[in-house]
Amino acid sequence: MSQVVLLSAGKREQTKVANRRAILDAAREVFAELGYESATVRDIIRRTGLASGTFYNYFRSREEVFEALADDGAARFRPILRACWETSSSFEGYLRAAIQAYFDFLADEHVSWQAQRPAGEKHPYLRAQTPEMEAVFDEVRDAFLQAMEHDAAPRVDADYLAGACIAVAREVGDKMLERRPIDTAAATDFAVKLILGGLPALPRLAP
Amino acid sequence: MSQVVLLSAGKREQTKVANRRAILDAAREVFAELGYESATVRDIIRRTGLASGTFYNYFRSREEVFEALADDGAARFRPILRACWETSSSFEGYLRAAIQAYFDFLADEHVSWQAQRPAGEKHPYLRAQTPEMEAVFDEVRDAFLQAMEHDAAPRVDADYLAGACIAVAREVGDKMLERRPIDTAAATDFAVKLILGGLPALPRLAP
Amino acid sequence: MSQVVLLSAGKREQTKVANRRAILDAAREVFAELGYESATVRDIIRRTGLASGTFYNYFRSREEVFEALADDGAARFRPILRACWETSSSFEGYLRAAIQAYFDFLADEHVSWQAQRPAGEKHPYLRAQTPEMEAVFDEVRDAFLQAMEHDAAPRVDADYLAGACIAVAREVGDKMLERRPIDTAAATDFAVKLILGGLPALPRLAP
Amino acid sequence: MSQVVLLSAGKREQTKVANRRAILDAAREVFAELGYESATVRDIIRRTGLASGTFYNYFRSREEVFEALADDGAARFRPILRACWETSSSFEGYLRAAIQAYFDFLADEHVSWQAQRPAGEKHPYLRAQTPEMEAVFDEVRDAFLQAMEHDAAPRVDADYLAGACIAVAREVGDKMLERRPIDTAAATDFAVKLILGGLPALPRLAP
DNA sequence: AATGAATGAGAATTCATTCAT
DNA sequence: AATGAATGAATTCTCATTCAT
Repeated sequence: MSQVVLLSAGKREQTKVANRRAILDAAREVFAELGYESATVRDIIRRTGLASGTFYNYFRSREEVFEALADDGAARFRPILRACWETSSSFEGYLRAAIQAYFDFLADEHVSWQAQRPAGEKHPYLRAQTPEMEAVFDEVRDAFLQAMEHDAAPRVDADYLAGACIAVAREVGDKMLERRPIDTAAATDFAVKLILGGLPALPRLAP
Repeated sequence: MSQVVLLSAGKREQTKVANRRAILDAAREVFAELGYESATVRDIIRRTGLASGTFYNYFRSREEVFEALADDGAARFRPILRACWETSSSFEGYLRAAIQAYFDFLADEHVSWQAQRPAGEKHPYLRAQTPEMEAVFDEVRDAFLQAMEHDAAPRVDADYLAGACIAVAREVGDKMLERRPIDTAAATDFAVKLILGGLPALPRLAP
Repeated sequence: MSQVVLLSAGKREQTKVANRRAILDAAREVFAELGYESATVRDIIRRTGLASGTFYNYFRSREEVFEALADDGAARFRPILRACWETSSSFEGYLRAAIQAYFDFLADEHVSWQAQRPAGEKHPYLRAQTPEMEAVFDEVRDAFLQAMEHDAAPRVDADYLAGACIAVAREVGDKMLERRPIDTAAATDFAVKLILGGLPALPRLAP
Repeated sequence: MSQVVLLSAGKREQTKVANRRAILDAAREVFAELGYESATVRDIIRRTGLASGTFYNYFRSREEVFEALADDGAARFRPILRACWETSSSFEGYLRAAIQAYFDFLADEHVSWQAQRPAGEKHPYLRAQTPEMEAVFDEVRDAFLQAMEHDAAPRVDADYLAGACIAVAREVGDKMLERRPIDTAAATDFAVKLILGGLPALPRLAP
């Protein structure tokens, strides 16, 4: 008897982790396919094969699963970004490493998201902006702003610059993903050269 | 006097135009506040003060207002953009004029958004993607690609560059709108210098 | 001036009658095509080419037009039925004449209602029962019951018999209309022989 | 005891069956009272006391309940009809048994209708066309046509005769239900005698 | 009278969430 | 924990009718 109990406890533990993972994975897919607002809890759990009620054993609400998705992405990207910082001797080096890391991350994550947005477009074109991507953006921005604070980068309008870098990375990254083969090196080169080239020309802030 | 009578439409006609306008305006605001996906027809019509059924006298669906809004925005911005083109003698001049015009346009249209944002940001991950932006982005990109074809700009990866410029304009524009006072000149200066500064550094395409 | 007024008064009078007629005709068609409950006022006035508001200059409500339709049919059928009565010397003769008249009426009225109920059946099969037909049925029943009261017909359960005759006439009439060529004589022969043949066998009521 | 446990479904399963039954019953009543076309899903679900959404756990639409109702009625009447066929040695016997069975069935199913009819008859022209009637009519017609094929009945216009019998049964059945007490024997006697009496008089088809 | 846009009650349907099993 | 039916608020959309022009 006790053996059975012990075994099922172990199994349960496994199931719990696996179910959580399954829900997050399904959510990522569904969100990418249908967009954030259109994706329903039913869409997600249907894909997992679990019962609808089970969803609420793992997440308190529809919002929470998306936040968890973001946390998940950010948590995985943060150490990568930190390594970039620690191995770089200059802002330029850091920027290049960070953007390269971001593009690699994108390529890894999204390579499985093919065939998104099928023909019968019910929604007008909206670039899919996943919670994970947003979280990663936030990481990049924070690192970026910190660099400015530490005088590792020229004193320009930090907010505008961070926004612009993120925007360039996002757009070039998106376009990169649409090409075959996916060439993260070329995309990195483009983005980095644009930003680093423009950086010296930017209006300086008063010290 | 009689000329006025002849030119002016009847009261009914006036109301129709005004109602259409009111719905479009309300839709713009609602899309900006809630994002396209969570905005409902109810949200839009409630803001106009019209009856719910009236919406359907003008548009068949939420999608249709969205498209009308895009058309509307594009229709109003296109002549501005064309004027930029015609009065500019260089690519730099055009780029500056176009970005300035875009930021002015944004400022005019969206100056009232900020106050309307609901406090408890319930839709954390979807940046409002307004129809005007889409339409205007398309205009900018097309003009931009044309410039490249006519050797008015260096031969670089046109797709990446167009995407990057658009992204920079969007992000800097968004941030500009969040500041008080709204300073379109400074935003223009920043965006233009970043892009023009980076342009020469970009990897050239083989001729 | 006065001439104009007189002329337009005349025209208006004409229009009034013609519009009323047009609405009734459209209602008959629409009702036959879509069924009583599904037919909307919009469907009717759309077919007339008149404005929706105009409908209410002629009928106070959706119900009223159907009642008018019934009155219209009944009013046209009543004199026919009376003539049958006056020219018949026996109940059998009357029955035959009445049923023949009813089938002729049906054939005349419905010959223009072809191609009803197109393929995309949204509604389950329900035999179309127009107000006009119902009114005519009522006329037949009344005449029938009166005959019984006047001892022109055997004393059987009058209500059952009237119902049965009407039902037979309706069903056989419906089927008759589905055949080509429409043979009212054969249908009459069938219905009359069935009823008259069965009549003597029916249980008599106590006197 | 354990057998009962094994045979009986879980409580959930029981509720499901009961709810389905409740919706079907409510639909039958509502269709009878308002007619198929004016009956709304709301009307049906309101009568069950269930939540509006629950309807859609069982049926996709009003049409689907209608069909389920027809299936339900037919499923319950078919064995009765078959028994009539198997125990009858003649066409007359079968006809009488079938009509009696139909009237009994009607009486059982619809005995409670009368009281529920709303006072202000708002839908004057559409006789309630219940799904059971449709299904049962189909059964009767098929059996009837078969009898003709096997020379158990005179060779007359089968389509007209089937229609007429069905119509007589429907009308007499309806009237029977309106009387108190409900006398299925008298109604059967009337209908059967009318049909059997009329049958020999009908025009024969060429062999 | 004719017009046709506005109205708003009400219908169908969806879906996040709860809860008994 | 897992299940999945029940719930009911929220949404889209229709349509009879009104009324200013």
